[in-house]
Amino acid sequence: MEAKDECPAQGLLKAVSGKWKPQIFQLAAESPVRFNALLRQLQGANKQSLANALKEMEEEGLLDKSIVSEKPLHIEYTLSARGQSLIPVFRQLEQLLEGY
Amino acid sequence: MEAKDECPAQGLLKAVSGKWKPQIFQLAAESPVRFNALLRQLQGANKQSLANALKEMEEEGLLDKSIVSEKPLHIEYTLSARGQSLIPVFRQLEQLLEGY
DNA sequence: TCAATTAGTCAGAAAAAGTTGACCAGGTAG
DNA sequence: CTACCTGGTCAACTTTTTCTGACTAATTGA
Repeated sequence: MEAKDECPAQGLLKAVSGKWKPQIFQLAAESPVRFNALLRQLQGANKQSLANALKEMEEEGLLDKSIVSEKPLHIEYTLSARGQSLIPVFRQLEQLLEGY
Repeated sequence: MEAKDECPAQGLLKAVSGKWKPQIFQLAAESPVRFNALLRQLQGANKQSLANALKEMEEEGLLDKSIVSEKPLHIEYTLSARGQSLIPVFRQLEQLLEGY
């Protein structure tokens, strides 16, 4: 509603929050991911939600979308530099969880 | 809907995500916070949302609620040990944002 | 006594997020 | 020609989250 960006971390936080984004992030951190492959890996996810999640993560600059080949259509999503810089944050989060 | 806790970070992530929780977290990290004081600081927030946010953060073990005094009713929310352990994660997040 | 503060709750409405199933276009494999 | 793969889009629906306004109950200060 408002444009008040009181908390600068909110955009970034939003780009890794939600039902599927954390998992997408973690999978993309391992290796490049593809649309239909993700759909199979994320049990219960649907095309639309996945498409939205990927778009938002791309817009927030966490993922890079690249066309690997056009003849057999092959698109890959990889973590951008900005996305990779988030990996240690996630690792820290995981370590915290182990303590509890 | 499902109980599948595929991503263990999701609960924690949820406890600091949403419209008001990141700000509440940051304010509580500075000093103990009070219900009505927060309501004034968080421009545009409403009682209900604030009450929900505080309850969820408390349930996730990030905030401790304590009654400072009963005669003039005075309740304080402070970061728990678990909550404090999240501070470096937020700091890392902020540093990332400065680079962009 | 009247007004304001404390910290909330409750029901209902509105907005945002997530799901469903149909559909599309191009390529490939039989 | 048929069927399945690629990577999506679209409209409509359900679920979750957030907001609104009324209301409670006790305490303080004038």
